[in-house]
Amino acid sequence: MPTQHTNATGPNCFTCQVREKTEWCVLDETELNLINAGKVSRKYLPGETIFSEGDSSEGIYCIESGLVGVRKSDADGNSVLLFLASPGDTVGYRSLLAGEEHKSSAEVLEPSTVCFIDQTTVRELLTHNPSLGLRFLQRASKDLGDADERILHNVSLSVRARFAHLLLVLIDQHGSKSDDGSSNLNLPLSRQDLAAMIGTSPESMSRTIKKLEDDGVAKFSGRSVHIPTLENLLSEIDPEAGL
Amino acid sequence: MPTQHTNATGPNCFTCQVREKTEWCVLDETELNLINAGKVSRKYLPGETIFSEGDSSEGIYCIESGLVGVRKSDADGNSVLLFLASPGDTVGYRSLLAGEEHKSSAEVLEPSTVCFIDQTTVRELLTHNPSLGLRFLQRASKDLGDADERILHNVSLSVRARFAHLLLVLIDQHGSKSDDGSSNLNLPLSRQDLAAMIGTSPESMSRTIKKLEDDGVAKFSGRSVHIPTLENLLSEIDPEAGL
DNA sequence: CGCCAGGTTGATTTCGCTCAAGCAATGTGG
DNA sequence: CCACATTGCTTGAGCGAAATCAACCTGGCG
Repeated sequence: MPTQHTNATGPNCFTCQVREKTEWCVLDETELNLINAGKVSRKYLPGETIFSEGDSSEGIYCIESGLVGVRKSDADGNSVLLFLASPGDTVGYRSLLAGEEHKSSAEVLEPSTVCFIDQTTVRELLTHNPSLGLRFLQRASKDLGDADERILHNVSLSVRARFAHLLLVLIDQHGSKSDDGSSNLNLPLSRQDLAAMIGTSPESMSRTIKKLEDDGVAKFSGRSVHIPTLENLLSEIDPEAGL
Repeated sequence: MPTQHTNATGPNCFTCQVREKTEWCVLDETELNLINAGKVSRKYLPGETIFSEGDSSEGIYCIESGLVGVRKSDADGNSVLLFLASPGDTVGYRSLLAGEEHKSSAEVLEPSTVCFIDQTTVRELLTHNPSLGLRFLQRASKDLGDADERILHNVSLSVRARFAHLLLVLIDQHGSKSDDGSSNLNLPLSRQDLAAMIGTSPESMSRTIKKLEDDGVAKFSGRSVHIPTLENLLSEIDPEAGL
């Protein structure tokens, strides 16, 4: 049995609850030892940034717990919230693998524990275990498909329809569904964050939310959302759907 | 005479001129033999489609010569031209690696020779040569970064600025630069195609082109473009740039 | 308390889309 | 060779969704 290099204070990759859902599930015991020994675990509080646009890419970040938002902004202060990363997700992989500096920034939204794995270790693992590369390839391909869809949506759907689509995605990934068919969502996202996720202004976001409430499609109170029936959201995107 | 799906007359991977610029440059002789024997080469004429949205992904397509456009559309007829693929580029890899059906369609813009490599061969190569996976990973990561940038540009830049940016990219990839600092571009892209590349309507595209001509930023005649100085284009995107 | 960030609401403007017409180039069939 | 469709592009007019500008709330917090 190989020696396990445990981190005295931090989490241990061998016992990591989320590992099975990550790209790392394909590693064997030796490889796990390598990554476990090399990783650096850290806790972050909401508002802290993990990396910023322009930083050089030194490794990747594996979210063990919490919630992280990945943002991209320009010089004029415009910004989009590209995606949310939850436990099991890896952020910062894009820049490292493209061999570029970070083109987005990662900001912690909920108290989180994040493991940093330096690029030397990552490359070592990638060059010796093809399965790991294929996992990341799968992930990147999936993300790329999502990005393409978003580009199309931005030019073909209204703010209201884009928001409906966003709610469906968020409920699917982070929400809960009740027996009666209703759904709930509770995320630490400000109205500005929601606006930045669909590429609109905070004012338009506010008005859209109000209209959806008036139409009985969704009920917002603070940062929690209640959706009576998902069909209503679906028909916002494609008016023909569900008939 | 019907198009021949034959390797006898088709290109040979060993002598393929563009191979050094593709992901396949990392293959050794044995692997080249595998891919060379397994590939199917075909010539396409402008207007022909290589694959369509919704098709199942059976392999990948390597462009040996010509030009191919990759498009994504929705039910209402809206569409975006996601990118152009030139010799050395591989299309259809995203869907195959994400394990999804095609989420975009590939349409030939110039007479092209394209090699199809079936998924069995691709997977065989990927699982045995980590370098190949890493190459594709690099490519996917780069594409993902481009897509993210496009999402930001769509919400933060005007049609005119997006078009200026597009011209810069197209000149960089497909244009020629003269000694006097001027640049030329000649692509088989209709105004509608150009519009679809920046997510706008053909009418707006037409007006934008006219305005750029009036301002002396670019000269359009048919499908060829002459740019006196690239600085003008740069300052369209960031008014502060170049001062 | 005052201050400030986040949020809502209202008024106004504008960019770009839609609708519609005209035009040039190309193709087609009689 | 000509009438005619057809297709792609341009141009004009009008409209509308959403951005911007500007108040004005709120609730937390030093």
